[in-house]
Amino acid sequence: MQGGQMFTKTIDNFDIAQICDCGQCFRMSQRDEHTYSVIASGKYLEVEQNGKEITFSCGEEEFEEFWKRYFDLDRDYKKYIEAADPNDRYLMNAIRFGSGIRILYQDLWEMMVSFLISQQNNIVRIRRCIQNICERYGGERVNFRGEKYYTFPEPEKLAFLAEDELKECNLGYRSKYVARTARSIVEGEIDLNAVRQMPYEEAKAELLKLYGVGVKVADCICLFGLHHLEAFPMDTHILQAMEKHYKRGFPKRRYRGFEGVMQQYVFYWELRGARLE
DNA sequence: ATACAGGTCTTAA
DNA sequence: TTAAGACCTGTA
Repeated sequence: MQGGQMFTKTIDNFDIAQICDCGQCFRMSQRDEHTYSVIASGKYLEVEQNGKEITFSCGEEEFEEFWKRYFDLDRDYKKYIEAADPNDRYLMNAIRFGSGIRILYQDLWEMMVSFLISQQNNIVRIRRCIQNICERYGGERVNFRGEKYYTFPEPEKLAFLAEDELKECNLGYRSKYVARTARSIVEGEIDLNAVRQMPYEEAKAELLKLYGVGVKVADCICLFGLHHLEAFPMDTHILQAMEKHYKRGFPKRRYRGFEGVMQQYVFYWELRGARLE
């Protein structure tokens, strides 16, 4: 990684490959063996990892201003990991597999769209859908390498589309969910800044009013767009894990306040690890 | 081929 | 209140 500014830090419980691959961010991708790129809030960043040494393609100021929070670096994930029940072999294994995961601070509106698209869909296509939306409706920028990249469009850019117009971006039947949600925001039916101030349950209830947002998608938005770590999205993978390993229910009480972090370890294990066994 | 992907909405008992 | 069915589209 050369050409622009760089800032290196030593970080525990951070694995950029796992973060990229765990299905919470659809705008991160691998560039080469140790380097990943991500687009967030209009910014472009590359991250290179060698062991605990992480190099960011930005200056210290931008790092402190934005990326430190984005990657949730002020939070001690070791604390969550150590809270895991040592007798819970399944969870211990899942955590070992994904111990470098972090819950990113992503943009609320972008998460609303991303997880509306995610329903009954696969990750490869979700990424493609979002890329299509950004290329067609987002802003064109140039990174420090001179390459083009596209920012995520504001709600206003999508609010005036016909309900099926986003099918051209390959959204399928989800097109109207995104179009109507954009409209709800622009017309003031839902106030994103107000939602940002709400506690988890209240924010979830507000999101559930949106067309196309059910319980699972609302929880994903809460977890990834609002950083409510108590949100515990129940999807097919988690349901499978519950049936196999937690017939009496997941011990949420033990992990009160950070259930969502545990959910991510289980989800990532079911998504990428379990089939390797 | 047919089922399934980080579900939700609609309709009918 | 619950339970089928429909829904875009690509991949295995």
